[in-house]
Amino acid sequence: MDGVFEALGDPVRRQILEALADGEQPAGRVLDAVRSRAPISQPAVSQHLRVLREAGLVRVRAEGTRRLYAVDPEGLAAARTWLGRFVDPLAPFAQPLDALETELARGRRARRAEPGTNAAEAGAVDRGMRSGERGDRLA
Amino acid sequence: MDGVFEALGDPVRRQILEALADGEQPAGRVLDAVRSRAPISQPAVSQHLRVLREAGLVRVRAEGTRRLYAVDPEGLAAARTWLGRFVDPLAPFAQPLDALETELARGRRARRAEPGTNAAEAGAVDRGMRSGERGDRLA
DNA sequence: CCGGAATATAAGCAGCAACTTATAAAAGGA
DNA sequence: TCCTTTTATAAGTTGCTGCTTATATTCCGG
Repeated sequence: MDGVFEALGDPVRRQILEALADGEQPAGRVLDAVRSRAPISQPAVSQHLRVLREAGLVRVRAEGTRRLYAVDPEGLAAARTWLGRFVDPLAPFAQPLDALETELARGRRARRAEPGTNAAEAGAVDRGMRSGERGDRLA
Repeated sequence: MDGVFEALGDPVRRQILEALADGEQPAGRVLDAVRSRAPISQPAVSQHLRVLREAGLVRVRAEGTRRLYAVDPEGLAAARTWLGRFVDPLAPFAQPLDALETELARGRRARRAEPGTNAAEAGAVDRGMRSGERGDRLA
C-alpha cells in the first residue's frame, strides 16, 4: 500500500498501465508496447511490473510460461480516493460529474481499437496541460 | 520535470498537500506541519513547495513577507482524471465506502497469498500496514 | 529428455533527486 | 537606517532508483 504514488511516479510505469488499459496482456506484449516508444531491456520492464504488482496496481495470472498482467482497479481506486480529499471541500457532490467524464473516456476506449490515441491523451496530462496562466517555468 | 505524478510520488510532498487540505497556509506553517512528523530543514520544504507549484498542484500568493500556499484543484483533478480511465465507471458513486472496501478486499487477497504469483505482493502489503498514519496510510 | 521461448532474479553501475549548510532577498518594525 | 523575520536560492553531498548484462527458472513441443 505504501508505494502506490511512488509507483505511479515513474513515466514508464504509467505507460505500462496504459498498455494494460485495454485489458489483460502478457508481459511480452507490455514489453513491446513500451519499446514502441523508447528502447528498454526486458528485465527493466519486468522490474517495473514487479513494482506495480507490489504496489497493488496490477495483478498477475500465470498461464503456461506466460504471465498475464492486468490493471488492479483497487489500487487505482485507492490513489483516486486519496486525491479526492483535495477536490473542492464544498463539493463532494461533483462526483456524478466525475463519473460521467469517466464513462465518456471509457466509451471512447471501447469504440476504438488503436492504442495511439490513448497514449496521446494521457501524455497530455503527463505534461501538465492545463489552462495556461502558470508560465512559471524553471529548469 | 513538470509531471504531476512525479510530484505526487514523494511522501513529503503528499504530506504538504495534506497540510494544505484545510486551506491556504503560509510556508512557515507548512514547514511546522512537516516537522511535526520528521525533522527537515526549511530549504527542503521550500524546494518541495517549488516542485508542487511547478507541477500545478499548489498556487502561491504573496502577502507581505509571507507566501501563502494553497492546493490547486486543477492539478489534482488532472491526476484524478488520468486515474479515472482505469477505474470502474460506477465506482465513484461508492466513493465514501471506497477506502474501507479497498482495505477489506486487500486483506482478503493477502491472506490467501498464492506461492509464486502473489508472495511478493503480500509482503508489500505487510510493509504497507506499518505506517498507521491517518493520511499517509493510503499512499 | 532436450532445446527454445517467456519471464524473473542477480549484480553492478550511473544519474538524479532529495537532503544539507550557507547565503541572498524582501518586507516590516525599532 | 539597521535588525529581524520570512522565504527563496546556491552549492555540494549522498542514497536510492532505474538501467544494463548475465543467469536462473519454468514451461512447452518435438
